[in-house]
Amino acid sequence: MNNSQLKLDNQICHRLYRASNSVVRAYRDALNQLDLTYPQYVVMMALWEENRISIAGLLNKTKIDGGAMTQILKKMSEKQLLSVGVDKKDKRKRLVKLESHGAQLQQQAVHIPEQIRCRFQSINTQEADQLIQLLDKLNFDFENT
Amino acid sequence: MNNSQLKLDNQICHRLYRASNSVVRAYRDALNQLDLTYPQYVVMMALWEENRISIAGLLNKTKIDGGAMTQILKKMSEKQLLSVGVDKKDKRKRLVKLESHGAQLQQQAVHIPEQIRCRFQSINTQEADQLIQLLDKLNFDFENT
DNA sequence: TGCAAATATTTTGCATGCAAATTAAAATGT
DNA sequence: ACATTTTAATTTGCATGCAAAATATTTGCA
Repeated sequence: MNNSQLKLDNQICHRLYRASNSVVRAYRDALNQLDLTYPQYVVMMALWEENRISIAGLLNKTKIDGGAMTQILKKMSEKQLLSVGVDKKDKRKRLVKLESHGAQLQQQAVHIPEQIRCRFQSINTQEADQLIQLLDKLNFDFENT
Repeated sequence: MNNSQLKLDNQICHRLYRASNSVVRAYRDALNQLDLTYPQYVVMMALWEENRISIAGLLNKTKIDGGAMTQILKKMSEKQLLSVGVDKKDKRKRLVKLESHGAQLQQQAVHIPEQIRCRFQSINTQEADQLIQLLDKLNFDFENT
């Protein structure tokens, strides 16, 4: 019995698993300097784009797990990067906003994307665009899993 | 200041992060029926391809974290899927081999790949091949991180 | 108005991913 | 042969990812 579909070499998922872990790992040195983990960096990027956002909004934007987000925000507010307050209009909701330290950090983060992009030695600009389009299709298909 | 590179929408890494998590999550229902997690399933696939493999070989093939692998193998041997023995030629090494339950499980797993492939609604065969090639290039670039 | 259903977030328990430290055994150099 | 170095795995501590249960509010509807 030759179940070629069950071979690791034939699986997109395992490639994604490896790629995601590898690339996140590649951020390590740069993020260590900012005292951020990758998910924390994602939260910062979301806030730099849109300050004073609800937790639900943050979850939607970052696709980070809800249970993890609670812990992540707790650690980040302890580091004075942001603060979390209650929404006066709807007390179920909480609003996340940047603190000065968190806002300043953006300047140190500006050069991170290009540092990572440099590591994509085998992929040219056109291929990177292709990859982005394919991943967008894939993310669309699995959006509600 | 408009740091467009720092926007989540412009990042390959965040797309990979989302895609990897989503697709792994999509395996859940199928893998629950086999009482396997995704990494455990990856180990099973590696063993179905090559039985009696060293832990180092398994790590190399699966790219799973070494520390996690110890725990994963422990749980899997408790479930009688495999067993781990010492290599007589080199007592540092340990050899992992399938137990009958683990070998039998392959038949129940045969249809999982196509179940997942069906979920890739927006991507045709040619695009899937393209995606595989791009991810291979990317994994090559980050192989030694 | 009052209560069940829906929403937003947190909590809990388990399974990794990851880096650094540790242990055990084999390979190397002198 | 012996000490040093290297290799193979495990252990430890921390940060998520994830599902399910629990909380606190709001909404909706009879």
